[in-house]
Amino acid sequence: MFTFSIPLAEPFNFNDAITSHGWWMLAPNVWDSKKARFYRTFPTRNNDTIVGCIYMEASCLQIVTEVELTETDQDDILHYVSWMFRVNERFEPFYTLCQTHNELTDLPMKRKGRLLRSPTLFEDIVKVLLTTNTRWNQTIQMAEKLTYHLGEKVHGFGREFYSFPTPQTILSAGEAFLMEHVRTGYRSHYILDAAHKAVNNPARYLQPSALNHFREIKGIGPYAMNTLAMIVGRYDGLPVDSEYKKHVIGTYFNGIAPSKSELESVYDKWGDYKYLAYWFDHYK
DNA sequence: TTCCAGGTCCCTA
DNA sequence: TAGGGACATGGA
Repeated sequence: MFTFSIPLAEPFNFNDAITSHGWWMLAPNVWDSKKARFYRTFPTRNNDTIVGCIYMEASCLQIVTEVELTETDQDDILHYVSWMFRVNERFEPFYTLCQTHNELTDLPMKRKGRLLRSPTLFEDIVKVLLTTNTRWNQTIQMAEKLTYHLGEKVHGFGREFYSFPTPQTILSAGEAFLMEHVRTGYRSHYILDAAHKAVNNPARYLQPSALNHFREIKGIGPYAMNTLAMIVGRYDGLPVDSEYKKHVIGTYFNGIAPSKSELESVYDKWGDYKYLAYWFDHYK
């Protein structure tokens, strides 16, 4: 076993950082809640796949692998894990707003607010596409099939894992394969468009700073766009979907549908943190 | 069977 | 610019 760690300037609750968002349920993520261990695969630069086990100890994120890593691969995994857990993100401004409004005050108290993300933006773009116009259980199934059929199988920590497929692999598989085996339906075309853009212009589509270009990917509409904005740490937009509407109409409008602008202005007072306010208002 | 889900695209008028 | 049908899939 090989262990390395990430010191945390701002400690947080590990369990909450994983489970505040449903991403932990999507392959290749594996969460052992009893042991408080998070497992998943990471790509290496020579196209290998590494299984990492992550847990928190002594104000550090600890990362364990069963194989020895090159310094470069270790640096890459440190970078991936820091990104996934938003280690360098500061939540103080949001916490201050919670105190000012005297709402969601358990968030600053428990150091909550982190929403888990994937090691790569490509994985998150695909996963957001998998959440559109379907039920959550089906999203889970599609992610499972995507990694099973197109990921690389690797053994670690007493079980089998699959990597999240690269854009190249998805492109090679093609639309018919996605339809038949991954059961992504009409989304297959969108996933391929994302893969195509990732391969041909990574600088334009795979950087957090490229947020404005995500909308050019087929299948990324307003809901998906604001979800991806959340992924890169911008919380000023809302993921207005059936779930949002159900929550807001039920909670703030006595079950009677208001106008579109009323529906979308419920969280205005949260300014740059509307997404987090909605999210934790809904899933508290 | 029919409906619809943590939507988006695209064609009309 | 807004409205509405089509789209793959699978569970209720």
